Amino acid sequence: MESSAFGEDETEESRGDEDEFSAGHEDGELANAHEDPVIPPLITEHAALYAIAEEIAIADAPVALDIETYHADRKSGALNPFDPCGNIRLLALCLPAREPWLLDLRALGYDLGPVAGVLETAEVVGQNLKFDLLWLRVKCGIKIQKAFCTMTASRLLTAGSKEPNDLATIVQRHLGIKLPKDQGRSDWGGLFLSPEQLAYSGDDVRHLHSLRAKLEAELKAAALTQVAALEMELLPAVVAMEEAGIAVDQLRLQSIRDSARDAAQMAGDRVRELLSSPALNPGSTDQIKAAMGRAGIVVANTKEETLKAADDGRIIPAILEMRAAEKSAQQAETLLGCIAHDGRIHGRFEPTGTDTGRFACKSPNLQNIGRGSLRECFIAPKGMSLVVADYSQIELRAAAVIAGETKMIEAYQRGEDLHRLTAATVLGKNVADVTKEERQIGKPANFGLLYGQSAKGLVRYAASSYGVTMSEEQAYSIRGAFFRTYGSIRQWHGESRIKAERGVAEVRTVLGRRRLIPSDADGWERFTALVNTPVQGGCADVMKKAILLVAKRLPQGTRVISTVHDELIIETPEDVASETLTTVQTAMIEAMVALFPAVPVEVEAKVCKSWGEK
DNA sequence: GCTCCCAGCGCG
DNA sequence: AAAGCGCGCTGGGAGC
Repeated sequence: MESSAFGEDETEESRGDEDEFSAGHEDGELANAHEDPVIPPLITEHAALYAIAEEIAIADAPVALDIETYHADRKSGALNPFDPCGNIRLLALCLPAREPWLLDLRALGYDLGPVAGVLETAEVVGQNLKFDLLWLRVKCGIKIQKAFCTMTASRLLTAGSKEPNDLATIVQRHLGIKLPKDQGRSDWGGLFLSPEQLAYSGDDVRHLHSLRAKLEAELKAAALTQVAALEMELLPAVVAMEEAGIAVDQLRLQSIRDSARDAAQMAGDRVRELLSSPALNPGSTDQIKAAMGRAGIVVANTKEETLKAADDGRIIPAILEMRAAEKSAQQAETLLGCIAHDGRIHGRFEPTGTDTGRFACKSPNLQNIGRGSLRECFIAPKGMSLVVADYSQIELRAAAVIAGETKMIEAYQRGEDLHRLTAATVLGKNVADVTKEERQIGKPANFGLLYGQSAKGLVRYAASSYGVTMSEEQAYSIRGAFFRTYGSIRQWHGESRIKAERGVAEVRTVLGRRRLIPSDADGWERFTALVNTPVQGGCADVMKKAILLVAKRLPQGTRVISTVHDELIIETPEDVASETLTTVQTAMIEAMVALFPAVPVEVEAKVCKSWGEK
């Protein structure tokens, strides 16, 4: 099942990926032809800001907002506010039932005087607001506290479907209005802005209030009010997290990259030698497969799992060694390229970037950093410490509640280790007699079987993720024992299968977050969505709630700087680190208790100098 | 030269 | 017929 990894939402790089949308229209044509194109005047004088600020303050109404950015060097590619060459050209503001104001920030500068103040107390409405809020925060120091993001609302309504959520699409979908030609990618750095650009910028904010009203009505009708409130409240906290970024040890990162490159080079040379193909590119799966075939090793593909099964003790270890080193070097290189001028990496977190409600993260993805030495490169700056806190087995606990599996819940209440318990039951032993190695069997059983994994799948998963080898027969017997022991899990799966066969069209988390299941999904896809989403998404609800609680309680100078699904990373002054740890731990526990009160929760937290510290 | 897709793999 | 889920990024390779 393909994910929604296409650029269908409005982002700063691509506001209108759906080019075919406007393809049928002449340039500059307005499809809502009963209105003439309105070209708002450009505000370039500081003196004008007082009247604007006053009007906003008196109106005591939400302010629609949109910015246009440009690169001072006319470079192409993604723009970010941490780049000194990145600039805001235009700030468009609009009160309900009023004409927009277009503020030329190139003329005005970034000190918006009285306007800054009113924006910080007003409620702000916008499309992909996280983007605008981040720029305004970094460039103008404006910290907007109350936000309604139309893209977020739309994503909550369409989660799980393939519906795009860019502004043009949702304005059409909810208001029946066709926006004129997209100017988002035009040059906003020119001396003069074209009438088309000004009209476009005005149009972008003009419809936001009515769009918001429609979206709110739809959220309410779909019983998504609660989750929408959470997501909107979360936005300023995520913006703060992105602005903070995370400090990195650049030299260490470079040395990891260099040694990994050398290792990859050497292993690659060895592969070429062993396969006696001097011209072979060991990075090419096609070439590797062909060369191995010539050497008498025939494989269907070259993924690690397949290669391990065909291990010849010579060539294959070299290939795997090369791949691992390559990955490490490549990840280090990517990270190095993402270090901003402040020496920190500002990843972009997308709270509604997934079908389940989990965060997505990109530029770079900070949620798939190798657990080894790479994490040691993420550090606390001088005088600061990191607090790293993670929920212990949160998905398993949530699943136990969702399935009503009292055996699991009671084990947690007794303070038992569930991987050990599962290992004991599937192996038919006493919990006390389970060895460390045997406990390793419990993990893939718990994490895989919980979501409908087959015996064959378990064999593969146990081998690839936990280095545990088992026969298919063993896997069958483990699977049988698992479902005999955890009868409520079995029942939950059974009910989910029935729902799936009936063609159920949606699934919800504890907070009411909705994932639509496309009508063309087959029974299996429905089933896995049905068992996976409430667990994964419910835990995402918990983490988001926790971030809000933490953000509210942290003292000055302490910031949430990253999150990886069940983990929070906080940067805090050394001298208050232990208090911060307690605050974070308490907030995380509260969040879980609020949504899953039926099961005990455990948060492991430590104060350290690097993310990778043991 | 660019864009697209795939295979593969990192994380939870 | 067979299937754990959820992501983002890279290099290779194909096609324009």
